[in-house]
Amino acid sequence: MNMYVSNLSFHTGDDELRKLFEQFGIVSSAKVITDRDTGRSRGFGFVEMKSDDEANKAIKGLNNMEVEGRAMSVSIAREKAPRSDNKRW
DNA sequence: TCTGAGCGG
Repeated sequence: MNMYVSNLSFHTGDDELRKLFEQFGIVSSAKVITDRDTGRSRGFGFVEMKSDDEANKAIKGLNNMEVEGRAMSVSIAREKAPRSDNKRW
């Protein structure tokens, strides 16, 4: 289950994100998307969990959860864009 | 350092 996490604090990192979701189950990958040009956080990220059941629990438990002063929102991620395409959606 | 809707490379 791939999840999209938005409204993150700009100083929330991958590890913080991972810890939050690990409270609900096994996290296979967690990353905050950083701006490729500046290297700073873009304020959103992606978390992938093996178990769909645990992922749904994590969404329930973490959606609108206040962290670092911001209420982050968690939802099911869309399909990834093709890497070779430079489409901006 | 800076910002506040967004779906990554």
